[in-house]
Amino acid sequence: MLEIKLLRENLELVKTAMQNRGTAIDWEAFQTHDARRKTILCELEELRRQRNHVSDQVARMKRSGENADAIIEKMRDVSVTIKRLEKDLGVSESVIDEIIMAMPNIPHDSVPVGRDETDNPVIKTVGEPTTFTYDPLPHWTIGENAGILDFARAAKIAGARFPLYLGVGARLERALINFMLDLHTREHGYQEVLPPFIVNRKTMTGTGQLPKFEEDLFKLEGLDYFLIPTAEVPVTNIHQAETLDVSRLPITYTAYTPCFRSEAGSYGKDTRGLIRQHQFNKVELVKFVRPETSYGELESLLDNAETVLRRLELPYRVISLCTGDIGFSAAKTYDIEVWMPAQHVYREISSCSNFEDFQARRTNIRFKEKGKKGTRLVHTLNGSGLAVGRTLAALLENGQREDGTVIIPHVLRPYMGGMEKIAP
RNA sequence: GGAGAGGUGGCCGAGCGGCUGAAGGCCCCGCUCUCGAAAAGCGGUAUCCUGCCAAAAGCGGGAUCGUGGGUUCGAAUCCCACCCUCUCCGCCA
Repeated sequence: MLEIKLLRENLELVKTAMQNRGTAIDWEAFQTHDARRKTILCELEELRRQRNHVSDQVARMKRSGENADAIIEKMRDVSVTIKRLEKDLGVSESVIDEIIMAMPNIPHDSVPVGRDETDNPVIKTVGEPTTFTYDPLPHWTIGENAGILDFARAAKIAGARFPLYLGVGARLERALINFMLDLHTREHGYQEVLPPFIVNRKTMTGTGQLPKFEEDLFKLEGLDYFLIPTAEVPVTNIHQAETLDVSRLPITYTAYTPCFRSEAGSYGKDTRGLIRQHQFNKVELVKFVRPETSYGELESLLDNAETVLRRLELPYRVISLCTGDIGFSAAKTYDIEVWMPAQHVYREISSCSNFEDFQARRTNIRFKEKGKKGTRLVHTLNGSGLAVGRTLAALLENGQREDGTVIIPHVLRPYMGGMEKIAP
């Protein structure tokens, strides 16, 4: 969430940012209730001051054995008024709160202004799109031919948009997870964590999935629990309501989790294959950093994610999301897109974002510097490192050969018991 | 699921209706002592909002003792609900 001071002191800046994002806000309601809040609060604090003062007096009189009935009687009215004002204040505050909680982050100055994904500039392209002497097969055909993916049986078990990996396929998925975790922990210095896959409402609100995007989530019937759509949610909330010592920063975590998404509103999109599933695996990177360093940390986070693709020898490109396409909580986002030969397109395989203090304010994560007064909010970042199902899909499509075999990248072979290729 | 105990500041821990934002201790930070360090002594040390102020400092006001309600002139303290932790019993991967 945004700092309310920013809205009061720099409303035009925020309005422009919301416009660039294409988000409509009820500014009138905000201003009405903010003004009302202030009026009530002034009055309320004055009455509370009186009450505190008189209470003190009563205490002193009682101690010295005097009769305080007269002033106690007088305070009765004040007390009633205080209760009434507190109620009124609560109403205005919850209206303000509702508006602010539904308000997205302000994009960083370096974020290109644009309407939708067609306006996202390409930052760089790494590697050349894989070329074939024949029409490359889609990964679902390769996977089904090789007997390592079975979407029909997955549909019997759960329904559409669920994966079933078999044999070498299951092992390859696990190999990818292990390879990514090993890379990030051993070479990039992240600490591995394995968090809960179900979280409560407060946690889901902290990272920004709630209150606005409840329909995108799987909710447990009758309980206030949700399946996580990404490890970002539980991992960022590890330090919920904590004040960290500055010497601990940056804190960097990597986590493997399954991710669950309802994919509401994506009917008919990417219906085949591993691209858009209700359940998929992901290795996530999360950072808690000092504000001064967060944009540098975003670049290194991006590089950490890119390293996975480079080691796997997959061609990819990096784009910068424009103001109209950037996520709710993010101030800046890079997407990494991997080359998918069968569809002849680059597909998102990682999303790396700096949230600045947006999530830190919601989750109340601060840090304290020695010798300095007060605390400051940390900046949080996260990125996929990478989406595992999509990575496997990319490996199948890019590594396929005309005879139906798929070459396993060198870095994965130790994780596959030395296996060099998948044969149908 | 049944029975009990408990949630207080960075940490430990006292308080159980009024002079308590909270004793005492630890940690940490200054200073004294020392060639330096340790020890000892002295002092300081929560957060958020807000008013005065250009700002900082400073001074003033409000809030915060798991969360939310209630009782009361007044609540860390009493009552209710919820959340969490711990112990014992049962069940269970």
